[in-house]
Amino acid sequence: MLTNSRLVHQPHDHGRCINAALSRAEELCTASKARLTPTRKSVLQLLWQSHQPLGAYQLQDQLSVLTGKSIAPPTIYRAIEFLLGLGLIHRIASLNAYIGCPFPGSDHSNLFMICNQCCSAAEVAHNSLNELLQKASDKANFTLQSQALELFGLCPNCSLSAAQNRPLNTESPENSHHD
Amino acid sequence: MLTNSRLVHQPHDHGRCINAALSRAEELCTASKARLTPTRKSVLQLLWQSHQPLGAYQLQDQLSVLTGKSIAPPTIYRAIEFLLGLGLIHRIASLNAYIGCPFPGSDHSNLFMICNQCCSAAEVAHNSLNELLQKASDKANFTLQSQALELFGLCPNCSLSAAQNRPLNTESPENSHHD
DNA sequence: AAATTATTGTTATATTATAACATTGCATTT
DNA sequence: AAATGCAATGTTATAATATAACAATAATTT
Repeated sequence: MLTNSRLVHQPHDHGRCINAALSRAEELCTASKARLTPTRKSVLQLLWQSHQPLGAYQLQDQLSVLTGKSIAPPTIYRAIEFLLGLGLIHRIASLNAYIGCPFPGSDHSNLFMICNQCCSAAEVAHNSLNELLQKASDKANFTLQSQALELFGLCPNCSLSAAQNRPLNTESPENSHHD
Repeated sequence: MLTNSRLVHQPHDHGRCINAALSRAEELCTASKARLTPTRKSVLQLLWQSHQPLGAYQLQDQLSVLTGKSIAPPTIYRAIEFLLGLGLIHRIASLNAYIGCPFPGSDHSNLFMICNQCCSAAEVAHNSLNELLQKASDKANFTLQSQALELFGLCPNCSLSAAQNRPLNTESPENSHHD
């Protein structure tokens, strides 16, 4: 199971994340003879600013600030379209939001673990999951072409906080049953 | 693997589908002391009219025709909210569309196989998939709360048509390699 | 440099969803 | 049955997300 969950949820040198992502993007663009224009690069950078997905209009605001001039929605959506096309970012449908892909170019699962608390989203590439889904598709005579897998819950950090904030039933274990 | 894929993709007495869904809905509402009002019932019925998900505004149009009076979006969204709350329908995020749930009340996967051609959507309950996702979550210290799993491709019927329309490489198997 | 193509700018609008408040209808109590 | 309270619906306006269409500019090829 290839995952960037650890990276997402632990303190790390995030500048390196961004740089790595940009390098990969440059490579991929060169390879596919596509142009990583300033707008596209900025949008990608913004989507790597944190490990949280951003909506198109958040990107619009942030890009406006960044460049000092007003940016219209189509500009953002074009950059998004371009980056999606190269697999450099993903769209998280349940959130109407976008996030940088940590392993562009390589085949993966499009599996996200999205925190309901802090909105972080960690992408996980999970081979046996893919195999299972492929098998299930085959069994149903369904020709699998693409997939969007979104898990919602609490990320490691928020799980921990939640547990600490209500240390439930530590004193009276006889009341620890739920319904 | 519990699935309604076969039902969805084969000719069947669809009236029975609808009736069964409505009966289950009545039961569930009685059990949870909720009211299946005419609007709610109609929306549920419309979402069972076919095995294709419908958008909120499609529902609006169809309900307007059905009742002969104009219906405003909030009416539709309220019915949707109610039905979602009881688990009688699902929202398919990638499509901004809604569809009846064939197994409300019981724990399942929220796994859909969505046809890119005919837009049919078959829900599949897959225990070992759930287990796998639970394991992956545990491993990542992620507290799993809910999930949206959407597979895109070609349903059995459309797969078949596609294969028939371009009977690729049946004559010259030596050219049958892809890149 | 001219022509071609890709990219961005601009304006308008489509699509999906919700907020806020008024009205109606059902259910319970008296 | 009248009064009350609450659930559901009606109504108007608007927020949030996304795209269409065409003009202008920049990069690339000839």
